[in-house]
Amino acid sequence: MKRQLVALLDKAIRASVATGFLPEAAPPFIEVELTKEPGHGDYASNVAMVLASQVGKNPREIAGVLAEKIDDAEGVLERVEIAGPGFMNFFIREGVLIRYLEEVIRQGDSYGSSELGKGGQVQVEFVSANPTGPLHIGHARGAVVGDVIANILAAVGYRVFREYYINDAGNQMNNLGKSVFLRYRELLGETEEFTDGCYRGDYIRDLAAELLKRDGERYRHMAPGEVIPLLTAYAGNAILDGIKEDLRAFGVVFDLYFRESELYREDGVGRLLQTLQEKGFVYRREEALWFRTTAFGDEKDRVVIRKNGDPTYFAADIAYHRNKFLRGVETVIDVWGADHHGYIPRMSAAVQALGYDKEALKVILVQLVNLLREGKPVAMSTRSGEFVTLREVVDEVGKDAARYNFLMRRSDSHLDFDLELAKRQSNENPVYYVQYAHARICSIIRMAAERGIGMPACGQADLGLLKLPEEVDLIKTITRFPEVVEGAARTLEPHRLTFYLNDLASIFHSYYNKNKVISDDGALTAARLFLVRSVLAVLKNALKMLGVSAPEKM
RNA sequence: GCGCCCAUGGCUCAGCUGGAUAGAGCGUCAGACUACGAAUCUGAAUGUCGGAGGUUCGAAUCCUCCUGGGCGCGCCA
Repeated sequence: MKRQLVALLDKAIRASVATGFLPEAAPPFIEVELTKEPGHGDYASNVAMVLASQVGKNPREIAGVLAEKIDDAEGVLERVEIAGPGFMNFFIREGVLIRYLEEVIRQGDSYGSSELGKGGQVQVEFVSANPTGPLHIGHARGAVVGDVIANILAAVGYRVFREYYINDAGNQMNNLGKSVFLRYRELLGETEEFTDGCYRGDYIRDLAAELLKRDGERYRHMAPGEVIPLLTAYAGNAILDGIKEDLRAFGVVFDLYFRESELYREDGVGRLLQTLQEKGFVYRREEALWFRTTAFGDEKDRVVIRKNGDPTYFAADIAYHRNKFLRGVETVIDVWGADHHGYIPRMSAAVQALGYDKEALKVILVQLVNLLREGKPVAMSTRSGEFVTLREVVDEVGKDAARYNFLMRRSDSHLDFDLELAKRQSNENPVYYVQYAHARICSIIRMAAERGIGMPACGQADLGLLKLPEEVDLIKTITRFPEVVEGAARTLEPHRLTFYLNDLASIFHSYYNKNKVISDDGALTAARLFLVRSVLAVLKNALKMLGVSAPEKM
């Protein structure tokens, strides 16, 4: 509906340009929105005012001319009013909105989707936690945000790849192997000193015990330089398997787990450095190799090859990003913890140095999660091993509640996650509010079927009977869905979907409490069943994008 | 010290590239099931949008400064 109005306005503006009323160079962003006040019609636009400031004419005059020029061939509009400083208020002709419901039902599972992305390739990299320990609650938020962004982009017509980057080649991995080794020796009766970089979680002990059971004492007297790489690989793989499993239980599945070590094996890092060298972006200083990121706005240059000859994490990461683009990805979306924000300028510099558009890399920062239980903070630290794992959260509060809770705020704002609240099946937990609406509608449809009332097909119900303000409100909200998805895709803001869902559920619940869907009036029952079924379709499609189930009974 | 993010009712947050009287949820108070599921609904109260300037017909939204919080500033990842 909104799109139709935008199209009408666009045509009207072009017609005005043709008559010379408006100058050529006026390509405004046409905004049309639902009104809050019935007196302002159904939809309103501020284009006239935007144009006014551009061309220096009276906004009301412009609005008048545009209204005049609107060519409403399909007869959508009842009338257009000019109001206030120059708003154009659109009054939709009765019955027009209602027909939209048939479109919703016709589209079914694909209602809300579009082809805006035109099949463009997008890669979303998220989680990417080092396999040095199980995923914890902090990773969970990033996992959901990345996953749902991917879903949303897919819904608007992009080809989306989900990827997890594994830093399996650095210092931290070495510490992991060392930690397992120390625990292993401990099990054999040795007393060991744990240094700062070591991991002390129980899972390290478990891995050591398993190792001992499997391989016996064979590592006991091997030199650390020999044994640690072996144990690093062993522990890294075991932990990664666990991570994959936990993610699956959380509803997150990746297309590819990309190993940093892969880059070295294929000499991706070497070729990258050569490329940068050829472009003149690297130089040597104090025995290290530096990348001139300041050429693209970073505050200082960054080392890519250390004094000791080892490439830095950054060097590998650039090679990885280059690899993404070489594979044909047009837009790369990285989901990072907000504490990595300082890393953005250098990564952006890297992408630009490689010759890609600055806009080709988008970074989503996800703020940390404050984990609470009954309002009290739960202490967390990976090193010490005191943390609540993703798996524990999923097991305790359930996938649906966990995911939904993580999507209720903008990614870049802090989020309190209260375990008790999240698992409480009450009105304090919004996920059930939405799911309940879905289950309720299913229940109505079941009830109708029991009474021998079938679901009307398109054209079988007299939708003109849907005249109540609440019904119109419900229909308007349904028509908003594709716009919400589109907006969420444009801004990469999944939380818009949860807010929308709450809105829709709320309007539905209210309607339900006031009006009977199934009544003695057969025609009205059919019309309302049709309406309610449309709501159901939207709830279902939206929940699917969030990776939250849509139960038929609760 | 420099840089990035944030500041909206008692609490937690929305506010859709500047729009009409700033909205939800929770909490509080008062109500609604012999009617399709009360995990629901109805009603009430609560705001100098951190502060001060500026741009604009119009600012929670954009600019500057200030205050108060979070994070970052490694040849760590």
